Amino acid sequence: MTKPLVHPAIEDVPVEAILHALSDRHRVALFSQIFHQDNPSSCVTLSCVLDQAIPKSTLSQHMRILREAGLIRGERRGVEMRNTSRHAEVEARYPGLLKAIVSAYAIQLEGK
Amino acid sequence: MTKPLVHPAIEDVPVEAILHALSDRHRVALFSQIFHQDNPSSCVTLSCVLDQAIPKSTLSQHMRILREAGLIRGERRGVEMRNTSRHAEVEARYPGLLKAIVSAYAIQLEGK
DNA sequence: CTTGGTAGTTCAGAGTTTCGGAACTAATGT
DNA sequence: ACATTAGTTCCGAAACTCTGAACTACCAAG
Repeated sequence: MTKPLVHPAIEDVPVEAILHALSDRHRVALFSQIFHQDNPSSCVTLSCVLDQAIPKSTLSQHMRILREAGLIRGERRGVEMRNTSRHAEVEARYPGLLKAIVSAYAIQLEGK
Repeated sequence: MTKPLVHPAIEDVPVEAILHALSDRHRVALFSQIFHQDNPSSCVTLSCVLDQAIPKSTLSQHMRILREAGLIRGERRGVEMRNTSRHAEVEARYPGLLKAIVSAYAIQLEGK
């Protein structure tokens, strides 16, 4: 039996939790990728965008933190996980927040 | 001898550090207050805006984290510290970021 | 059905970070 | 000189994070 993934309502997520989820260099990179991507990304695919390889148990924890902060939705599709951004929902509650963060991250990358 | 406070150039502050600094309920409350205030606020004054009293050693650490993330500037004036927001500098590097976060925090407060 | 591989999760211990009381410093007032 | 106020530093306890090893879930081939 597939155990259910936790996906809080955005109303139940405090801003601090969103900022905390994105306050890690790996997680902000992973989320930016999902944010810009139109079709869902699997975890393995995602880990390729990171500048350094990380263990899969660590990746799994990072994905859980992003999920529990209401930032992404994860659905099991066969053997892999399809991750999509919950951008629209977060935007409805906290307008401009994710865009500002993702843009800031992009600006930071430019200067490297 | 007054020991010097650390104030990094915004260029040297990664977005993650800013998000980390604001990912704590006390720090985001403190920063929002400084952000909205025109004249500098002392630490004691600031701690009054928190919903619960916190020890002053903890407050001191929180202020240091905000300073080292480039979010505020602290100047000793006699016995107390004058804290001001470095909003303009951060805005120049990461447009819209602080406003989006502070607004999101305000929205969250509304719903309480 | 069984074996094998792939994608991701859970567990538990080591390592790191944060919290907060007590002792400290620095400036000012009496 | 002594007391007071505002903030910092130190350091041990508590809370969090990382990651290897073992595990689950699904799918495909034999």
